[in-house]
Amino acid sequence: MDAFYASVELLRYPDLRGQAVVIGGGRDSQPVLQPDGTRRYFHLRDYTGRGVITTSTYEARALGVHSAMGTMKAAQLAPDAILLPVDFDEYRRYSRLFKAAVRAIAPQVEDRGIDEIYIDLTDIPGALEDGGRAVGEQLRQAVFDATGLTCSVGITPNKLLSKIASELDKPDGLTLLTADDIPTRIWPLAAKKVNGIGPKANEKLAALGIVTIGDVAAADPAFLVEHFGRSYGAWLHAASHGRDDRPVVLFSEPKSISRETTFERDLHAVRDRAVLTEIFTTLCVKLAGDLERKGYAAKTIGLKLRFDDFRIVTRDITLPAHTFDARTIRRAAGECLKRVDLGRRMRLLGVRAGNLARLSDLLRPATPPAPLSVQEPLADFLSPMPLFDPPGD
DNA sequence: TCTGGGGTCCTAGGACCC
DNA sequence: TCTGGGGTCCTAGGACCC
Repeated sequence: MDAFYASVELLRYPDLRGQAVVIGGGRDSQPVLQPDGTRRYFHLRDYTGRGVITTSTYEARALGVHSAMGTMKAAQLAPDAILLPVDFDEYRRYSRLFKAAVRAIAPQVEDRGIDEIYIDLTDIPGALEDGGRAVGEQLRQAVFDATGLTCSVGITPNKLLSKIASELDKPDGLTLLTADDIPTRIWPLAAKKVNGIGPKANEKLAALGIVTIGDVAAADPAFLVEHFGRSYGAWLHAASHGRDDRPVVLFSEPKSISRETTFERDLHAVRDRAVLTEIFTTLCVKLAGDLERKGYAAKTIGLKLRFDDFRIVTRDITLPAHTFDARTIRRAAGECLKRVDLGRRMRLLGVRAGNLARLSDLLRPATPPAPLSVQEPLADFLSPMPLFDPPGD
């Protein structure tokens, strides 16, 4: 989908079409309906906080504002751009709409998050006779009819190439590619355009004088293996030649479910113990709710901390039995916390549930959840060594 | 006042078992 | 007097993706 979150917002606020708009604000960036019936929007320059831009309209991108950029930094680049709060429920609604529209035409669909899918056209009669052009246009029209939103499609022999192709004519594009097109259309592109070559690998490649996908393809496979390991090195070689035999996966069970939050300001284990305790418990209650709602129980509970220096520490613990009980999760995460040096201030706290089992598959039902409220004092904080107390206190 | 939240997969060491 | 070979599970960290 093209600039998905922003495009959904433009359906709601059509008067913003053609303007630089970014999505990523909190509740307070909600537009205000004024007595005269017009809306007053929040501007990027008025933002203060620790958020990042999730999406920006193409007009905002032209000003240098991109996804994952700190909102404060974006405000320096485009102070007059309009900021809107994220509304995941609405984006999920449109996500379901566009996916249903696609499935009505081609049912072999792999979910790749809220705004992306892979479609296997192999078994659609006649679909590939013209290289896929007609079915590609049909899919795009169906998505637009269902949502009023545009998307970009790449039709190629495999997922790796289709992902790249779909971005060659964004927004509102359709790109068809065959293996014969790889040298002319793929090799000139930057190596980081390959799904799986991220910032780290890209830097390392660049240091070796490898900048384009063609450079990777021209490199000796042994050289790639030498520098990137047997597995990743071999994959780099195959990927750069457009080779990918991964199937379109129609369904997969979740492996983990998590909740995390970045604090408005960095918090200290001692000075901010009370507020940390409340945030910690709230995360566990939300996680337990997610598990129950989705019908899973977890055997492994994990804790994640991000310190003020951006260092991330994780700890986890595997329980004797699966659970979706907030109190059990809270206690397990509390055990994990005891194994972390809390000398530095923290900016993020997260709780993760792994080792999942479907509730319906468990031999013995998981311990039934008892309600846990944030106000309720927890045993592990009343022990001689409360979790966020200073060592030796 | 830099830098979100929710995921997957891989690697690697150690415990433990046969 | 030097100490195998598999396998699984647990834990921690990190790269990468949407």
